[in-house]
Amino acid sequence: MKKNPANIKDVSRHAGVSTATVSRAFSDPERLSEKTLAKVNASAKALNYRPNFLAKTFRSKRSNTILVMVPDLGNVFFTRVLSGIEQTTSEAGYSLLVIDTKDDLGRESEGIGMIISRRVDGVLQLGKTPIETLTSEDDMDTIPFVHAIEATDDTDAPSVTLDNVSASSKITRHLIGHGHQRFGIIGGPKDSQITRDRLDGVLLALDNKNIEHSSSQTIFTNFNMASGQLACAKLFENDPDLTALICMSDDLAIGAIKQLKSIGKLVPDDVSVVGFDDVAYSGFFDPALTTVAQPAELLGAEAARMLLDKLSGSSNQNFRKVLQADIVVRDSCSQIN
Amino acid sequence: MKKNPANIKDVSRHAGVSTATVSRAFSDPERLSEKTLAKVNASAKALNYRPNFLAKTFRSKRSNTILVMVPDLGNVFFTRVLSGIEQTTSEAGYSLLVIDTKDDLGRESEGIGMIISRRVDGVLQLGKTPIETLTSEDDMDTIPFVHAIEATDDTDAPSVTLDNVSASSKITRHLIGHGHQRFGIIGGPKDSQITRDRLDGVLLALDNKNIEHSSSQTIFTNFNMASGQLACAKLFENDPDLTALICMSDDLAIGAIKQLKSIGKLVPDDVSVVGFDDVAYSGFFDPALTTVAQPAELLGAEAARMLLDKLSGSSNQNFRKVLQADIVVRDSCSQIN
DNA sequence: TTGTACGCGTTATCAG
DNA sequence: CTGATAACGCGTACAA
Repeated sequence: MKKNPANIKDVSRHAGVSTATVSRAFSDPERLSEKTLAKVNASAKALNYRPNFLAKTFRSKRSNTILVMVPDLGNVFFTRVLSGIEQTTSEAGYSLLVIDTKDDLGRESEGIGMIISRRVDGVLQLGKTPIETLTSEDDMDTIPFVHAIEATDDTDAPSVTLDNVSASSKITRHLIGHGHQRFGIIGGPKDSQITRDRLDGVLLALDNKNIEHSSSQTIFTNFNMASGQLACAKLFENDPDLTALICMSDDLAIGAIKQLKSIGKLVPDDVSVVGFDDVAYSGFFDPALTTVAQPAELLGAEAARMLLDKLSGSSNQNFRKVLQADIVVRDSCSQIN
Repeated sequence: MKKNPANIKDVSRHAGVSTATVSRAFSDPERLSEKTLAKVNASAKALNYRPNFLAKTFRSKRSNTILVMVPDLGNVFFTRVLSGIEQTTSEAGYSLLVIDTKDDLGRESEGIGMIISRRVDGVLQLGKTPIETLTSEDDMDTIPFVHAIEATDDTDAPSVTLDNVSASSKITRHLIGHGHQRFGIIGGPKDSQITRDRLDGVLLALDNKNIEHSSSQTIFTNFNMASGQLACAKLFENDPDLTALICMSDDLAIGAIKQLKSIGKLVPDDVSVVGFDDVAYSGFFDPALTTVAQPAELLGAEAARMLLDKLSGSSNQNFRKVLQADIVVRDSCSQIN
């Protein structure tokens, strides 16, 4: 025997005013006399009234909800970004609808379906698929969309990304500064914009110092530890004399170091290793990892902010925001003799 | 100049049928003649019609949405659980509203507010606060609620938890089997049910073999690496002759090992260390960590399944489901001489 | 400052 | 099998 939550009419009756007045008491309190406002509030409290969000949303065609498409909820980096998003959107009164796309087009399309069926106010894409490929309709440019993390260069959507090129140049120069001349590279998937950018950055720094690098000294794989271990093995088969290893994620680096240890190489004495991300574990790993600190939460927050701005109409420019990353120097690199 | 999405009336006009028929075409296709069904579908496609979820939800008072309260979106374990939840709920056609409570009562209460304002169909609590303390109203037992991970023993809510007592007994016995007699314990927060249960498990196993343990050999702290490091330092100040360390999370263990290394102790030769969670990094850590594998995704999936069952009315029992955990043996423990 | 009355898009009820 | 119509709870002209 559960009774329904009180609705606006119940309150209006209880307070002896019209429903319109009750409505205004919540949406535009200023416009009521103090007296009636107090009356309404009292009644509302007495009846434990909470405006029916569903009805409001239905009426106003705005759900105050943002859809976040996350490629992998099991991946720390993405959830750090998600955390940043949650913080800024919740402050602005928006709720988060979260789907785990697994980078699967089918699931992403379902997500896009929600835009219209659930009247989601905006979309934050953390995966790589550009919105253009997800929706053929012309309403594409009508739905506020921000691409975070991995926007491809040729998408029109506003985006927030890391300056991967300069970050990887920077850490490469760090290694060069230690005297290294013979580099191995373990990259992410070849078709990932992130991988491409980071590779560009490394190559740029290398070229700049006329350091040679052959394509057999680079391996593309997936962003996880097991892959890093495997890739490292291959790399040292190809060229046993590598002295520096640039890994495009900390996970990759951690896997690689495991492999190095298993073939008797000392890190950093025999080979220096760097990563990307500054995962929480990096500092506690042995050796502590020198890496690029990705401002994941900030990235999420910025993306959310950008979307919020679009929603409030204060900016309808399609910005691309590029965040800089710092390198954090720990113990996985040493001077070459 | 954007036109509104087509609505049910547009379709009904286009197809030359009533709105009711269009509605049925989507909700109960069986009951239409093949011919009309085809006609409606054609019109729907032509107009790119998608039922307005908001209206449906409003009309039916059910949002097909589940609220998940996560204590910390930045914590891998919780997001693994979240991932498990997402998988099973999305299959069932539910969406996820996610809030990051930071274990803060204020934010949790806001969440509870959504139950009524957003007509959320059910709530999954991953944090420790029991629903009872969040809502004083009598509608408490009317809203489907499942407590995951850290249900306190005295809550009435249905819950899914790990059998922390037996898991920690098991790993303690593993250590005892290696001949250890002198144990240090690094626990989580003292007021956490998880900590209590795991402590009970350890003590149980110890008592069983008449192994002595003093309270100065236990330290309570927070579940992170830095705390583990600190706690380990204190523990060895109290008793330098500890040969085994039981840490109630892998993070704690990783921090502790860092400390051990820094004071010149070898792991596992001088002291054996075990953790809890089986974080992805555990296997790649040096030494690879012997630990209790928490079935995080499964835990999420089970909790979601339980909630779904309540929602569909197929079970209104308040079950408490307890999952067993396996220990995974790696290289951080050794036989004592 | 406040009230009246209509409509948002859908589903359920009741006829036909 | 299908159609007409009344809700659902709220915001918002428009009027008073």
